[in-house]
Amino acid sequence: MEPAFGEVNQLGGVFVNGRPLPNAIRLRIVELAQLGIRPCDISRQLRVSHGCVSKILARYNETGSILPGAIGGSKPRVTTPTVVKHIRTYKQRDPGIFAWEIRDRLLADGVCDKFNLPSVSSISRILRNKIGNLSQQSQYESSKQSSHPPPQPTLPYNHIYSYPTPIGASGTKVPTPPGMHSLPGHMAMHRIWPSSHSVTDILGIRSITEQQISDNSSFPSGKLEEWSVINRTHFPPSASSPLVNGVQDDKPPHSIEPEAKYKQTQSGLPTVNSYVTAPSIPAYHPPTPVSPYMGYSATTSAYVTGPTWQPHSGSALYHHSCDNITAPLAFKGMTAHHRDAIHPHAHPITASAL
DNA sequence: AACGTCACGGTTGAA
DNA sequence: CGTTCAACCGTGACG
Repeated sequence: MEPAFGEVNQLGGVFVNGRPLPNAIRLRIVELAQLGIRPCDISRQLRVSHGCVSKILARYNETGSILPGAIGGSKPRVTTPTVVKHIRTYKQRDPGIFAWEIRDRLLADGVCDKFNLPSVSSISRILRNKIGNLSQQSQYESSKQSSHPPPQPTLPYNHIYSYPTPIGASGTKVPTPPGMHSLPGHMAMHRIWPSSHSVTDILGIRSITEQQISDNSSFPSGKLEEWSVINRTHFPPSASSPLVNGVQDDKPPHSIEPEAKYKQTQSGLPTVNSYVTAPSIPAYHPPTPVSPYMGYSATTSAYVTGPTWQPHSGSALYHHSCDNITAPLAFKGMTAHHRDAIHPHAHPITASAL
């Protein structure tokens, strides 16, 4: 249940079984690959199994996203958007209608057949979750003017994560056909990515940019949430080009949020650090010492300064400080059409300064 | 040696 | 509110 510390793989890397790798690492995998570094070397450098590197790169080439897929949940089986729409309509016309009546009507109207007819409890859930206060609303609606009628079931809390909500989109969790996601360019949902390991990243950064996080120099005793807060405040989206993507349009927010739980030990210095700074770790010696990525040890930005790309500002700043992947990175070029994904410059990962 | 693939044991979250 | 179950995860091993 609670990963807490994670496990160590054969390469010495830390991972949490069942959970995605931190985004910073996913990002680095892609970055390194774009610099021409071989997957096997990336694997060793980042201490991530080659199977995983392979998978992440393959996905990136295919979808343009470095982000993990949506975990958990389930697709609506019977409560498809169409069904929901009809239910809403019934409810609007007759706010006092019972779930079982709705059910009968769905069948009678041919919206559903006996095989995909939602159960009464499903309908109730829809009424509660998706249609919600509709009935109340309808009572007041004349006066209400619906200034901002939450079009969707809005997430309970958090504006913090300003996700473009997924309702419609999430329904279509098609295997992300690359062309499909209507490019989020403007969706601009900057995802704040409160991943714990950002902590270590932050540390790295601090050493470089002197970011002052001192107020927490000693890591929050375990409370990751605090960190997420910190991250949020320290890395306001404003600074970064809001291009983010949220990726997968089809990806509901939950795919993001989980990272927050990624408890990585504060002291254990899990993942990232191990290769970012960590002098303590016996650096893996790449077979080819001459490789461009040698400078890895110092700062993450070291390898970023590749010839091919220009973080538009000091490289030091570039450092993806946390999982706060500011979007451009999350996606590669926009319409990554399957095969042309090959040329490296096609979608240079553009990093936005902090 | 490199890498694609997949079984496995795991987590997650909508239904 | 608790359970189900299908989605995804990364590792590790095989070819």
